[in-house]
Amino acid sequence: MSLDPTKRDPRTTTVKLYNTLTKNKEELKTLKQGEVKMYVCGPTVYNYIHIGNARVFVFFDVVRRYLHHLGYKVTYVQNFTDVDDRLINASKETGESVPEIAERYIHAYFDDMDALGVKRADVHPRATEHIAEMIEAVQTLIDKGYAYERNGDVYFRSLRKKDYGKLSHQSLDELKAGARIEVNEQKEHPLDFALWKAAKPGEISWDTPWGPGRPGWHLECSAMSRKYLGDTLDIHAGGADLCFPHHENEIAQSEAWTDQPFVRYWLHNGLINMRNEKMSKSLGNVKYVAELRKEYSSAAIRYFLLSVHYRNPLQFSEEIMNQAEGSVERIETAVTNLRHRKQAALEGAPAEELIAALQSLSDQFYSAMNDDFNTANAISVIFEAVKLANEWVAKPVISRGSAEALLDWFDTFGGEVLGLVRGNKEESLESEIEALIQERQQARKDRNFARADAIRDQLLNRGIILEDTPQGVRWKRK
RNA sequence: GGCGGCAUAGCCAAGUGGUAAGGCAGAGGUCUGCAAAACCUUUAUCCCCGGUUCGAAUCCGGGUGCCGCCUCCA
Repeated sequence: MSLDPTKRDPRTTTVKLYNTLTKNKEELKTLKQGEVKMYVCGPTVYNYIHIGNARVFVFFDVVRRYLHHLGYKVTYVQNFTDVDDRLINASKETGESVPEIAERYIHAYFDDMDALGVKRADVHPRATEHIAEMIEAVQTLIDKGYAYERNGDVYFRSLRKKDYGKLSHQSLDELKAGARIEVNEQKEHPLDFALWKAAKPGEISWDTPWGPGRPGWHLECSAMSRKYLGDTLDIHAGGADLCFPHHENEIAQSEAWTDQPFVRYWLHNGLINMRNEKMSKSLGNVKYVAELRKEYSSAAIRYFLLSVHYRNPLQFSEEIMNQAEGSVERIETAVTNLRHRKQAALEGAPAEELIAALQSLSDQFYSAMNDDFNTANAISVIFEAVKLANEWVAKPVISRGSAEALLDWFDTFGGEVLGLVRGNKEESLESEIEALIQERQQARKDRNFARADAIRDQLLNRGIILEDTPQGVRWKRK
């Protein structure tokens, strides 16, 4: 049997994903066959990123990994918003320059994301490095009659874009009715939004035909996604709270600018609640990743974020985090035990019975992921594999090929795709500890259990857990 | 006021027509010198009422509760 359970032919794999634009689960059909152009709204770097931000980055990291696993050539772009009101306010408060603040939190972002196993995007463009592109966009929109200038501000004329509201599924009339009192009297209409903002004295700014200023928030995504991915993207994603107005505005300005459809599939993840309440800075219940990393393992944080379907709200609590820690431990233990068991395995090919079982699990895993990236179900398949692995680990005799087939399965689906299983790492023990383990083995042979237990306790205090198995002693770090 | 989502065991959570995945916690058992790990067994009729159907957690209507967006927000 030459069947490899960890491979699937992308040509026969249909990925379905929920598109906010059409409110339907649709088959993924990319603009160019075999390629995916994907843009995810990145952080505004005026602070550390919180667990809600992390949900976006971790989940779409999995989407990206999965599509790559299927054989797509994925081009993944994620921006840094490194100039906006909040950065300017922070600068005024601390006296630091906007670029200094941005630089620090970009660094912190990578630190947190590396810890959570989020891969780097192919491009991480920064707003301030694409001012020219944005000025060009604004000028084109003015020329086309989609934008107007007022005292150095430039606004997008929303009513002129007849399908404005198509993403959030509100008609212009509904939006007009729901619009709150708009204080900005410069706008022709409350639904108009700023493409460009005039600089106040002392603020960071760039020169433009309509005076010194800085980009409005929505514009950067349109400009940078076009530069790196073209007029039409396959996937554009972000938190559900960005649907309106941010993404709605992006569509309006991009399509008015290029006359091309902006995005084929819009994906939005649900938000995180703290004690049934929205997590927000004004409520003072924000959990930062940097903070969480001190309390919980990175694997548990990642597991937590993937344990619920991405479009559902996610509840945060200490109890849930502790449960995640326990769940992750079960997976890690199984893989660790498997690696230990492999050492005592006999040379030989994988058992056909095992390959068939793994193939079935692979099928289930693909079904889960193909169905709108159902990571909750995919994880349940991981646990089925854990159970299978534990059964094989307990067998008196297994072949090396069988152990390797199981390990490959975990590396692929648990590691490569979900990023929950860490790769093989060669760990070694200090010779002193090695000697104690040997001494304990001898003591056990001599049935000197008092001494054996004393050594086990001693090592436990040093963070080494010993477990006796038919294949010899197995150790792991606490 | 407009738009939308959710309600499944102690906790978390899949499941969109055929008699409830998975995880955490708990209980009992097996294995072990003991322990750990593991394995086995065990814990729900799906917010309430009504309807459609041979059959509904799943569809329709009503009710109750919770949440989000409409304003910076992942």
